[in-house]
Amino acid sequence: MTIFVFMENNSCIRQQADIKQINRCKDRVAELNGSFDYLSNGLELAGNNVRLKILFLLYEEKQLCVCDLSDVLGMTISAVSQHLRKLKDRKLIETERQAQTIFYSLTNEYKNLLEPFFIILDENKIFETI
Amino acid sequence: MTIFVFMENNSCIRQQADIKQINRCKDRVAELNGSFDYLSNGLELAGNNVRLKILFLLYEEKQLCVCDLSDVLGMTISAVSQHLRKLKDRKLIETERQAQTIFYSLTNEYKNLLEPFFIILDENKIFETI
DNA sequence: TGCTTATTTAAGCAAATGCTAAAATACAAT
DNA sequence: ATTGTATTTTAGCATTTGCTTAAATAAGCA
Repeated sequence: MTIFVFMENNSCIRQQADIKQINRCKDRVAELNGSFDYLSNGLELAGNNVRLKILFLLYEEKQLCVCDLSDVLGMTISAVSQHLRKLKDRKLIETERQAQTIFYSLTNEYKNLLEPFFIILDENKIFETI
Repeated sequence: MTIFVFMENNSCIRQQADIKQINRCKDRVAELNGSFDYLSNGLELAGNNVRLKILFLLYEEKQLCVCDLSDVLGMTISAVSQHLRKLKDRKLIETERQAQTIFYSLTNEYKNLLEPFFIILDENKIFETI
């Protein structure tokens, strides 16, 4: 004889679960849902080895073209171009054409947001602080 | 008759390329290579919608178990557990067993590193500042 | 010793990612 | 107009990711 017929199948209420806490968390997640999507999407973009290098190099050099980055990273222009597109679509970087060459640079917003990470990177402190 | 026999095939030297700049960049990337790997790996972990929520909830609630998170996020325990494992392997979070329940919490290092993002998230300013 | 509770792990699979190679686009210069 | 330079885009493919389902592990309790 089934008793809890309408219990959700993903609901794992352990005996000493803090129901208030769980509901508070649920509310919080619902409230900030859009922000989670937006931020995780941005972090995911920076969370790729190649793209992080691109962002860092643009931070240090102000502007570079696909061609430069291809050379520096030892990757095909096509591969780099596809990474740049993702970063541009998401407005982490922007472009400025100078004759035939298209220069990429960090947008101000992301320069500020990523600066703390780049400072750590620059000081090579990653292995000590994290 | 081939002239530049030993030119690397991924080398795109545009006519007005700044060779000094490119070499400076190459040196920089070589110098910080390990840090790029480490940081991008960390950002990648935080750059997943579900994991970012987990990290944020642990930041706000101090500690939660798989079961709580499963309930809050509306996901199977197994799925959440697999995310927790990735975060733990990379030392973003740590565990403490209390009887049958295993509580997860942020490590101090990552609490500090992620705090700026969580403050932005909390203030729901993502859409204004980024 | 079983039985329940809490959690992890393994196998399998659909979807997403990042690359290569080739074709397409865009501007400049002759 | 045609050629060269700089770059993007497309198609295809191997690898990785994140989930589901089912089996395994671990601790508390009768």
